[in-house]
Amino acid sequence: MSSGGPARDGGVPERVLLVRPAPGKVHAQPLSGAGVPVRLPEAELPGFVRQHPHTRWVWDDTTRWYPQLLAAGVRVERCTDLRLSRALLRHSPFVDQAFLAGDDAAAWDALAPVAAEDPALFALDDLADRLDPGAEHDRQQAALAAAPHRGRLALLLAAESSGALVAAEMTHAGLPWRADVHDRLLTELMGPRPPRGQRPAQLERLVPEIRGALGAPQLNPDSPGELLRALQAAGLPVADTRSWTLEQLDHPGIPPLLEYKKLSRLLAANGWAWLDSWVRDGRFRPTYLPGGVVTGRWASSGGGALSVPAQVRPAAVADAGWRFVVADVSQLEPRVLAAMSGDTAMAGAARARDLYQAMVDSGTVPSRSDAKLGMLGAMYGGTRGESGRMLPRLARRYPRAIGLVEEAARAGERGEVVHTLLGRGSPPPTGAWAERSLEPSDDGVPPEDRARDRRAWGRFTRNFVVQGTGAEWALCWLADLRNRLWQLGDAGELTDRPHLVFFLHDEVVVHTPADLADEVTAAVRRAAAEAGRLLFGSFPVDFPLDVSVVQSWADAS
DNA sequence: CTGACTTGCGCC
DNA sequence: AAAGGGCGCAAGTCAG
Repeated sequence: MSSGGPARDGGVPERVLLVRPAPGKVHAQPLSGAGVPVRLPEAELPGFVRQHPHTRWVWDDTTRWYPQLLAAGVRVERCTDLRLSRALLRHSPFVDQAFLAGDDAAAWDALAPVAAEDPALFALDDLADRLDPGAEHDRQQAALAAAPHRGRLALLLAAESSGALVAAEMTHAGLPWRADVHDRLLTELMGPRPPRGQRPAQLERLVPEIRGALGAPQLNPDSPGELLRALQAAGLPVADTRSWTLEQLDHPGIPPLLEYKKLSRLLAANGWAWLDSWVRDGRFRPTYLPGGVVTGRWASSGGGALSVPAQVRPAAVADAGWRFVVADVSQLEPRVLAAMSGDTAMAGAARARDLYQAMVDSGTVPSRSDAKLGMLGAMYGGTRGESGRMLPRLARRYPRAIGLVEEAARAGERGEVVHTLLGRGSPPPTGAWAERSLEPSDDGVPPEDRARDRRAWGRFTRNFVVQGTGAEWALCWLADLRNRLWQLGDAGELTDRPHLVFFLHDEVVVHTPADLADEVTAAVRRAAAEAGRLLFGSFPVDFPLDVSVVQSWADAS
């Protein structure tokens, strides 16, 4: 195997395409650099990949290759994920779509990631294996070469592929999770774990209290419908049963009901059943889906990794002799907006640790909460109340930044596509709204409905440009950090060295040997600075981090 | 019974 | 004049 590998003659294979020509067989085909094609049994792939540590592996889909390599103890430095790259190119307004046409275009577009527990992973007839990744790679390279802003787009493709590696690695490593700590926490709040189908003692205790106070002896408080009728029958003027609504009321039934809802939520979302389902061998292993959200944010599946409540984070505890380095970016999106719009006045505020306070100090808005509400309104499209009143002041002081989001909103309202800094395109408006929009007069839809839909899409495109570019910053941060962490350990496989165990939009958790925690902290900061340079060059904007070195995730500030 | 939808709530 | 963005998940509800 080694004698016939792409590295023969001492040359370095820069890019190697991996293909499965038949079940259990792999074809490694150099695309650039030295080397010759190699055929090998799939079982020998980990050893082969290990021998070429700096090669960029080009493959159809990271989820179809990397988990097996990680399981065999092999970490990959870089890759090109053709599935994710294609999805980006297919929606980018920078790309001439004619380059991506082909007989199997529809199959490439439909290619879905596989999950580790998915039996299809081991199926012998994965449709992906009938596609020609070499041809697809050629199409993508041609599309990229012809694109305006191809440097930005190339960075985005590299970052997205790198994110796919991080995602697989985090699922492989898992977030350290102490089931015993979690169980103790649940028991202290609601009593010991009850038999299946029964309420824990503290919840059971609250039911008669609620029923008595509302005069509804049969009430099931878990049923929103029953609960709403009972509240109304008790004379309470409510239209829904949300906690926020109930908090406004003064009635003896409300406090026990709110307590019940809080405990009930914890039990349902992160109770014992969650532990049984999602924690194995001391690790919480969600599946991350890079590019799973149209804006470029990741989605996840399995255990609700996008919302691990603060309440249960005490159970996330580093291994003995290890620490968590928890880092999050302060106010990522307004900083990204300042930089991408080239708004030097807002960037000035963004040089302060607290961007919102800086807006107060410059006399732009009266208070920090005005600044925050105003900016959130500008980025989300909320202009009701406080948020809307601040907008004119912000627009006067920060015309380029506010102008950028306003223009994105107007473009969306016109049915146009918008894009992030690196070129990720928003989806075109679809379904009823798009059709109605094109046929404005004779479809019987009231004009006010159409206008409401248009404004809703404008809010989406307004937010898309900021959220999406923020996601690009985070991807670059993650990719650079991943490489720095690998360099910090000098031996062993991924989980023997400092490694990422959690990522959520603007926050990372690194699991590291305690004696490397300070170096990890420095690496996290350097990676953030590098991400800023990659996206915004020398534009003067800072991305300050809050970094904590802790035993438990809950102890992060 | 299953499957699609709604409600409510956690996270950024 | 009025308009907050993006997710996942569990339980209840409803249609077939």
